[in-house]
Amino acid sequence: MNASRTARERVRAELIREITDIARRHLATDGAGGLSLRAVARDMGMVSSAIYRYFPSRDDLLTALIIDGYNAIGEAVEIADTGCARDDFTGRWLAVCHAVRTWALDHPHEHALLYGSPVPGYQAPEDTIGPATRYTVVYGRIISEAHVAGRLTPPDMCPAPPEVLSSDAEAVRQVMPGVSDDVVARGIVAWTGLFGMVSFELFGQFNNVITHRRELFEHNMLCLAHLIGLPPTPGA
Amino acid sequence: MNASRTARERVRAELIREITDIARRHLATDGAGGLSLRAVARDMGMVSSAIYRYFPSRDDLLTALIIDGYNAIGEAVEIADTGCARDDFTGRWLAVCHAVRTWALDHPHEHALLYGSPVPGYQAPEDTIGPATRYTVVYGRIISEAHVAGRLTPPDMCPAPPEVLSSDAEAVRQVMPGVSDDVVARGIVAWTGLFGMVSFELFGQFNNVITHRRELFEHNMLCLAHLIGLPPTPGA
DNA sequence: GGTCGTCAAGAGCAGTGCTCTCATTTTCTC
DNA sequence: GAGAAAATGAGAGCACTGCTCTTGACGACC
Repeated sequence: MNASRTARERVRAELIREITDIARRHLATDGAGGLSLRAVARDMGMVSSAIYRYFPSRDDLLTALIIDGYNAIGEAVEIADTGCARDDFTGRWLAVCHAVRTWALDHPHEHALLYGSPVPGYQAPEDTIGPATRYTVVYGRIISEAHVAGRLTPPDMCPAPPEVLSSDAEAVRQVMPGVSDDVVARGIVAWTGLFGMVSFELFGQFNNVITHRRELFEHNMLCLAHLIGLPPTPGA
Repeated sequence: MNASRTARERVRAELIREITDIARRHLATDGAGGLSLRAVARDMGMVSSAIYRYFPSRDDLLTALIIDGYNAIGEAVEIADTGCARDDFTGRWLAVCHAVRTWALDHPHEHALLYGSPVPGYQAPEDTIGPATRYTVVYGRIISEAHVAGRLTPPDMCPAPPEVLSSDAEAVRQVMPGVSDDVVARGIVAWTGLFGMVSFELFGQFNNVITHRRELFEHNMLCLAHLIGLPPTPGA
């Protein structure tokens, strides 16, 4: 019967969820390198070998956590964006930036897993690509919608990007339709600036130097918003 | 006798150097997490416990590698800077950027060790602070000298940084004397943008999207140079 | 009712960081 | 120069890791 089969599959799905939950807890305390299948099994009252029925290897468990992480940050960014007035493009950009930073500060080890050095020997499988780009859709949409609304006025200070970059810009336009190569390049500057700032704060490069980190972050993200060409004030 | 004492100390120093060299080779192939004291000992024809006479723990060996890495990147940056005409501030900035990127691409695991996620359980000791800031001196000097030469003209696009950041700016001015809070903030934007860009390229965030990475990097760094206010052309 | 797939359990392998003891060698001191 | 002291290398051992293999039990399906 199909119902009984799903009964078994349901307990299996439940166990998988429980394993990833416990693994995430371990990740939060010990970091990616300290994630131990045996420890997770102990917490579940299982013998270590039984875990391998659900995750064939440690890397597979890591992959599951990575996908969850990308989705979590994607969701946080989506919520932050939808909480703003649609025509407040700079406000939306700042909200997204703060969402990324707050999530990173709340889940430092998960952020490190997603955006820090790759775990040695671990090769990210293709399953992670989709969730990894989830938040970039929001990011690109803000810039794209500002462009469509005629509210994107990049200051005249950068030279035009070289011709050779136009094919790459075309790829980026999949999440940022309609904008020029120049805006794409500026968008990447802001994008890498955002994550550079968060990673520096998280990985300790600001230690003993920067104390008002939230204020500096906000100011710098505002500066990057203006670099892209987002308007200083919402509305007309 | 003093000479005989140095005899023993000399072989000790030689062994320490050999250990770090082999460890660096392992680091280059297996990454920080895969660095094994036993494997290093095997390569040296030693028994594993003997290594502990020279490095009390794996973390101490990592610390030595980190210090070496910071010094290596600092030296690379210094060489890149001194290869430029002193009044070509934008050229010096670009040279430094390329030096950072090239070193990172040549030593990906070492870059990850320095600027990626912290190794789990590893706490950077104070010995690393000095070497860690070595390259920032070069970085700050470029901006500072451009300012003194009256060739720093930041485009009017960012709001003034909030008052609360002035104490942090004061700290940064230790390596960037004379410049305003606004320039300090812009300098941090460019600084984090540089490392964000390099880390994204190195950690695979550009996979399947950006192909002309050197060109994009050069263009974006030029864009950041103009954000700081570095002049478009050298000389007057 | 019999068969087959799924599962938990346990033993075991090869590897890790690290500690301890013991013998040897080198250095320092009287 | 003889003896004490320090430094060094070797080996065994502990507790831990990821992972594999085998065994026996349970549940689902024909």
